[in-house]
Amino acid sequence: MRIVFMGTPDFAAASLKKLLTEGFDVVGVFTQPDKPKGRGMEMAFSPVKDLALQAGLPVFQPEKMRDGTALAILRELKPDILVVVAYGRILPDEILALPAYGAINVHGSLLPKYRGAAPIQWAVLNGDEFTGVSTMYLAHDMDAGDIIYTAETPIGEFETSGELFDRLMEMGAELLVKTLRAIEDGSAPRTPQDHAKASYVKMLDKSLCPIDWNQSPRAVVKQICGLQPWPVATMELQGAVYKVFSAAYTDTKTGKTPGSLVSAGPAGIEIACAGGETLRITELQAPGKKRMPAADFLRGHPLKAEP
RNA sequence: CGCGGGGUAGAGCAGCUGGUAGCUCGUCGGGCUCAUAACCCGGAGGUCGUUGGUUCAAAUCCUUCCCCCGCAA
Repeated sequence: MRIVFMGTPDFAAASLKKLLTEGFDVVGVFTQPDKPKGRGMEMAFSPVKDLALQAGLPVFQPEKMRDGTALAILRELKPDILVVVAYGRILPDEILALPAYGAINVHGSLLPKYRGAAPIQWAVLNGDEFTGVSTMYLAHDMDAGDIIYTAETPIGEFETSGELFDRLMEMGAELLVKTLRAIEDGSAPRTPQDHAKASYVKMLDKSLCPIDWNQSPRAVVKQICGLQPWPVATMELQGAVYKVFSAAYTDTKTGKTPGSLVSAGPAGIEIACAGGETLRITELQAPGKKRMPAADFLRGHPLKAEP
């Protein structure tokens, strides 16, 4: 089965890598055009491009999907199926219709829950107990295609989006392999989504970062974990904005208003939350500094609890 | 050349309008205490990221390179 792979970031590269090691016949790879990135604005290849080049696969980076060039390339490649993983482009219907087996996709949630751009992070942010990955056929509407397989996994109490991302990336790659094998031998199921139960999530942005202490400690922990490794939850403390990387629960009770500094010591910086509960910040980062344990931070920045 | 912050004892910071380095914690030794992440006394530990320069004198001013971090993408 001739496969054309389309993807861009790490999440996609994991799937491509799995396809290659499992011996699938990948005949071409599409990825987003190179862009200047990072400090110094140096040109950087996408993880998928790096991998494809290493494997000696032909790489295509069309600027536009709808001007016909992409379609022409695909006609040339004659794929039997399209595997699209976090490509970052909407594919026109005529491209989806080209391969005999259509186009399939790996999505980082248990569809129809969390359609959209940041399903993994939102599962953490919302404090879900479990999440998973799904494979589906691509349809005209975003993430609305028929489901093929799903796989579940629990979310750890202090698991960050980044950690969960890494796990789901591998799960997704394995589910993709299972899906392709099933499609090849004709045993793949095809279950329409229950659109009434669908939910959509938006991309993360910095407006989500400031911690609202007027919520439960667990909600704050989920905010801290969900926003890692990007864009990272923040808190304001005596005039400066700090990134907050980890926190621990306490059994302290306080009468102070949410957001108040309750105590600061080797164990961390304790802040009042809703309902008289508190949360201890254990790792943070000051502006222009690197992240460090709260105890280290306090050595150079003595804090006194407010009366 | 996208913008900006920073590299000073094991850790975190101050010093940076130039004159041989200071604070908190840790560490080592001693003391006190029923006891303590307690307290008291004393000690060790730094080529001040790297290169070159200005100067009587540089951590402090200028320069080369390396590394870290934030923003922006």
